[in-house]
Amino acid sequence: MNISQAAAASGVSAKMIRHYEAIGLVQKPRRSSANYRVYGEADVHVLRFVRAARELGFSMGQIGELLDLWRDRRRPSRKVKALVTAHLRELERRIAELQAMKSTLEQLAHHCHGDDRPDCPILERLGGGA
Amino acid sequence: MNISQAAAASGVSAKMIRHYEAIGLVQKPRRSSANYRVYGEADVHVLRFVRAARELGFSMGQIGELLDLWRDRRRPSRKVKALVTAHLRELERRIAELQAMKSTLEQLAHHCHGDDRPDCPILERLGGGA
DNA sequence: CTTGACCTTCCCATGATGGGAAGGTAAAGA
DNA sequence: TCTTTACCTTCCCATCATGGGAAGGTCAAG
Repeated sequence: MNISQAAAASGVSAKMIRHYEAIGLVQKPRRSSANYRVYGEADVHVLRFVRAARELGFSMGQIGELLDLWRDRRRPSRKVKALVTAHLRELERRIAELQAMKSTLEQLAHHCHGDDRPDCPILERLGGGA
Repeated sequence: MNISQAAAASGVSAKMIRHYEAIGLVQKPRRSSANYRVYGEADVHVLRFVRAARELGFSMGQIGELLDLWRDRRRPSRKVKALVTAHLRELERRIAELQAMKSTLEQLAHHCHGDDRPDCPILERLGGGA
């Protein structure tokens, strides 16, 4: 498989496949005589793993750890769970942060007329009004 | 006021004050004879506005628009509200995205033993098991 | 006059992703 | 066989908001 075929098969763009290789997340594939990257099913499997992990919001560093655990058939599932739990805490933190912004903005927007008049509690608040 | 004093007074780092100036978000302040930036209360007020908007998650582009509206005493509050509403939609989108990740991970983590055994639904799922 | 704490500009890094240029190669049609 | 098209390679740049740090100038206090 060429890189674009591996991209199509894995759902990871060719650009990102090269990038993952550059940062050492995935192994360097062997090269054809013309220096083309050559991929097999196993490589595509790894790429799909990476994509699935990205979709769940894991960072590249965490994905590296997950890949190591995945490849290690003797891993204790405790390690996997710990990693996932840490990520969950982070997700909760970010959700709470966004929720706080949302609540504040909803309050302010609720009290803004939204018509031709210039007065608006949103600007007043941003301008130090609270 | 020097830049570090303006930074302390506004809560925006000196580094970011220079950056905001470079991207045209805030006006260039006048310079002292030694080429030092000199700030007044009005500048600090603007910087505080920017900081407050950042804390509510607005992008720099949106903050530029908000600043324009803030400075325009004839603005229709409709424009402010529209901008805020658009940002709220974006916040909701991001929250939903993170919530989806969180739910999935919670499900998976719930079914992972988290002990010395190697089998783990999290890795199975990432590895294409679903 | 020295020292320490400022200031200036400039470059680099983050994290994940994409755009695009310049140059080489493979496969299909004429 | 030649040409075209579609792909490959590496390399640089951009995003967005933020910070680190170097090299060199300036100010205030001891």
